[in-house]
Amino acid sequence: METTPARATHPPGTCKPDPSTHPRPDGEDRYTISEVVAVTGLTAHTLRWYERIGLMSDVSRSHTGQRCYTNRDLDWLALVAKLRLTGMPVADMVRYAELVRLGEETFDERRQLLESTRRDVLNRMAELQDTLAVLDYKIDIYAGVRTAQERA
Amino acid sequence: METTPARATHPPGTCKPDPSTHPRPDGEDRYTISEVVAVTGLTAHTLRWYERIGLMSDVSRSHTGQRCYTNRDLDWLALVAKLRLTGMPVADMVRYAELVRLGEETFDERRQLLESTRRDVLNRMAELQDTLAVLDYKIDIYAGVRTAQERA
DNA sequence: CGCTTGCTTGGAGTGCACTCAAGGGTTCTA
DNA sequence: TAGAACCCTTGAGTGCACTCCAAGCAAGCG
Repeated sequence: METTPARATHPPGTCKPDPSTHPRPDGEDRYTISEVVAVTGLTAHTLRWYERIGLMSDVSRSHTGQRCYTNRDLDWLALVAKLRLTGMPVADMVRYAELVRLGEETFDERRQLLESTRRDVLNRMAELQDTLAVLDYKIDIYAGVRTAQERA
Repeated sequence: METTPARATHPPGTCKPDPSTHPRPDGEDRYTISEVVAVTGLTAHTLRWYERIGLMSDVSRSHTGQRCYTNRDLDWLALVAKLRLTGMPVADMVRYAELVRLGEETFDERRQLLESTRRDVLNRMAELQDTLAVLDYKIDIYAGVRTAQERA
């Protein structure tokens, strides 16, 4: 299986010269796709797909054509993961990635995008708070029924 | 369009004898599908689909075969809406609906299901809180850049 | 040398949650 | 009596976010 979070072996010269112990030892380190899988929990399929759709730009390659992810890439993936769980559509994240590629000109648009996402997050949290109240109400009812049954 | 939240006219004898002003006037009231659309924001398609997959059970019909939703149905749909925004899969909600149909025997299982959902909600809220921190961090950076530009 | 492991590609397939189309029925209004 | 406004059904289609497949290359090992 490709999704196995394996300890990848590192043939010298392919991608990673330093077989470090922890993810992200820092410096100018490079990761194979399987290491990124292990760190992020994404599948290799998904990582390649992210690249194809423009959500990961410019992943560098080893001399044999294999992907070499950097710490910057991992940072980006971490941000993407956060944005994902706000429910932001992938297309919007691609747009954001595009803005990043376009450079400083787009700082304002990026900030607006993040602020709108921030509002979404707050809304969603409020909705969840509401839902929590409903759940607690229902759970209380069921718990009450059970204790009533136990008393009987 | 079918999704229009229209003031439906009520042919006498079809479904609803009392053309009330507000949604859910209470009592033993009956709603046409288009009224339920107006109240819930779901489409008629979705309502029929919910029924087909077993998420809405036993929606009664008028003598012409048209669906008559009751206040109980609206309550159920409100709960479903809440559960939906916890991210609970439809299949799980169908399971819950099934448990409700099975009667009192299933109180315990229902409570467990709701408690597990409650845990999911708390997790999700924590994740969102995390994400909010990241967003604020990034927004601050962009805001900082802008004010720096303004000073220049 | 052949085998295994891990990586590459483009394109096709999957699962979920709807969403719509086609064809038809009933009832009210003009 | 015609048309509008509703409603019904089955079955197919859509969009999103992956997910997988088949074929093939490169490196290391016995």
